[in-house]
Amino acid sequence: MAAATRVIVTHGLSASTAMIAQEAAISNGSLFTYFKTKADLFNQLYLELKASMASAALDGLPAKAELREQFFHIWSNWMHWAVSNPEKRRALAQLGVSGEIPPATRAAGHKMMAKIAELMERCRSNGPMRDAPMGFVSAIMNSMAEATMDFMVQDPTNAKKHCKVGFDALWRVIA
Amino acid sequence: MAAATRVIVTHGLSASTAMIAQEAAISNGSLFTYFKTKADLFNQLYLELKASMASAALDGLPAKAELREQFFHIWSNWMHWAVSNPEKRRALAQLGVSGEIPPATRAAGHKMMAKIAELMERCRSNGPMRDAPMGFVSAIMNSMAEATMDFMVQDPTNAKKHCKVGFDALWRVIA
Amino acid sequence: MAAATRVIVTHGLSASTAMIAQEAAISNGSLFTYFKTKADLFNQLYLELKASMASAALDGLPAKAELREQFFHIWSNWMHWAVSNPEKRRALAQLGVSGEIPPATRAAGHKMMAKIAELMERCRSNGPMRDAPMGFVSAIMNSMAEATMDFMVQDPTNAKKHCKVGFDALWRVIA
Amino acid sequence: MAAATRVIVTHGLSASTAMIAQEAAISNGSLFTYFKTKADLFNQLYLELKASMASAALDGLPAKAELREQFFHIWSNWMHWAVSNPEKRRALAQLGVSGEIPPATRAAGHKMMAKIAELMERCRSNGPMRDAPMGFVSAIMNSMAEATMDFMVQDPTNAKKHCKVGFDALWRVIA
DNA sequence: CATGAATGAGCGTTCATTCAT
DNA sequence: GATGAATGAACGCTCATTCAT
Repeated sequence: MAAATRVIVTHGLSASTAMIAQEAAISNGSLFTYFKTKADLFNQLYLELKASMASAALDGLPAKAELREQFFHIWSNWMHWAVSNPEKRRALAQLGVSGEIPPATRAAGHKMMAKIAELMERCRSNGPMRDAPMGFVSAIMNSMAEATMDFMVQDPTNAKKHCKVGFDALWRVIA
Repeated sequence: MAAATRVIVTHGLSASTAMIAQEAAISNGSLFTYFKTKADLFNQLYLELKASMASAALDGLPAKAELREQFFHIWSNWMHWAVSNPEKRRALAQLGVSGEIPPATRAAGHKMMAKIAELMERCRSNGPMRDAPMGFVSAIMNSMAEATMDFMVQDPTNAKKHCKVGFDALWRVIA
Repeated sequence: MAAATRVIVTHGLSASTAMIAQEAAISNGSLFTYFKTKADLFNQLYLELKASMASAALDGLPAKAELREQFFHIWSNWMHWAVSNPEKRRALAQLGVSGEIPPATRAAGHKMMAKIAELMERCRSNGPMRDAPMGFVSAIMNSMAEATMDFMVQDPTNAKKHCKVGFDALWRVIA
Repeated sequence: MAAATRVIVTHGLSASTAMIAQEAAISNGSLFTYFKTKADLFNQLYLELKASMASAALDGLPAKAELREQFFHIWSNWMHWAVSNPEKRRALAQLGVSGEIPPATRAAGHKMMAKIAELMERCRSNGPMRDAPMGFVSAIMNSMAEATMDFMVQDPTNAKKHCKVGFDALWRVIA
């Protein structure tokens, strides 16, 4: 899966199974010992990456702190994961926008983010978007996160600043 | 190109040139009279769609109105274009996230949005993101636009409301 | 199709499409210009061979002669076709016993033999097998034909004799 | 081998060794402890099935009865075996028509039928086919047997009748 | 002897692109 | 310029067979 991650980053989702196998230093056929199909590999990888991201985001959550602080903790973890795992992040992004991941897998992926989504729900419950559909807010949060990550990666010197700017923008949107 | 748009929407970017040719009611070979390669077709299509979007957004811009009003006018046009041209929008989205469009083409695409970007720049010049890199703000605007479009398409009855909610959120972010 | 016939004879139905293409002196890919799938090629070939066989068998049928004479005429033509076209015959036999030919195609093949089957029906209508199911008699006729062909091919000097012996045996069975 | 029989019936000769191993509840690799190659398995299975068939056919042969009666006894046993062991019969048929069984194995298989062949020889020694090559008559007998079996299986209610009809037809051919 | 992961050649099929007509 | 048959490399995937454990 690490090999697949690397190959997806460099060659996109059209990377051949042969390339992935080579990167993993196994034979073409062996890949199919571990994953029934290429789609299966992508699905499992998607879930693994999503899980990695979610678990990183929730790490050390100060359960008793204020909402804003909790949310910033998650946001900060999230951004940090993205910056520390640029390949995972890019592979996950590619998988996410592709048509390769079926709704069932997406749903399973979202479940991993449930805790985060729930926190976001609470944050916006009194804010200006309290009546917008949850998916709407979620999409905006994700895309602001993506944008923030991009700029933290592009300009690592000011990463911390970008992280804060992104969060503040998000907070203005929802809370 | 209209044929390509339709085919991309239904079959993704992996649609074969043969399918596109058929949809366009021309022969396999003729497609390559107009476009040197498949990538070339995609590039030209990307630019055409981007141009269509940009020109729609700028249509009837009230040059003398207040900034916020001008910006909302553009936003509103933009959302309207997306809702009225769902195929163009989806094809453009697919092209945008794929790795098929090289930076040069992307840059050319951005140029078409220059007027809009410029307006956005003016809007944020006194706002909380006045110091953030332009690309950062741009990315956030784009992703909020995408999210807003999605919800307008999904729930057309409240399209106008979603349009406004999206804009207000964006305004909170930048201005 | 001639190439496929030859390759099937020498390598069986597991012959690769690449081999068939090579034998036909076309490229791997071109084969799929003419036949959508390997199975399609086999189906079309089956029908062509069956048609060739049926038309050969019915050639010059003396419509006004006695039943036995008409039937022998067909039988004789049939055997002659098999001996003159050993490859077609063997390919057809292989296709016939394989699971590759679906019932629909088989039915279409049988239709081509309808005239022959009808004549056989009339021959047996007063004979000892008049009450046996038609398929039963058909199967026996076919297998006796196969056996006769084999021996005509193996011992061509006495081909004519074997042809007659086979026919007489069949006549004893049904009439 | 019983597993192989079952798998061949349901999946044809292209069944994978993995499937056969699974059906036999052994590991992939163990199969090759018992059989050097897949072809070897098929050869041994062919012989085993042929032996089963031959021994069933000869069971309880009334050595002192009239020729016709002896022959009918064998025929009857043979048909009964086929009806009682449809899987064995179908697997044997598949192996027989495939190109997988080399002449040497076929010869060994025929040897098991020697006793039956010998009896048939005696039956036809004064009949109309007394001068035909032995193989010719053999082939006809086999194919009539196959046809008879098919109809006994398809229409089990009249199995006994079909058995007799088939035998009478064969007797008319050879004796 | 039993295991099952690993192998890699081979399969049927697709498709962007070419080019003779 | 338009055509569409031809191309052949590349793909995802299978499977008989091997071999370290």
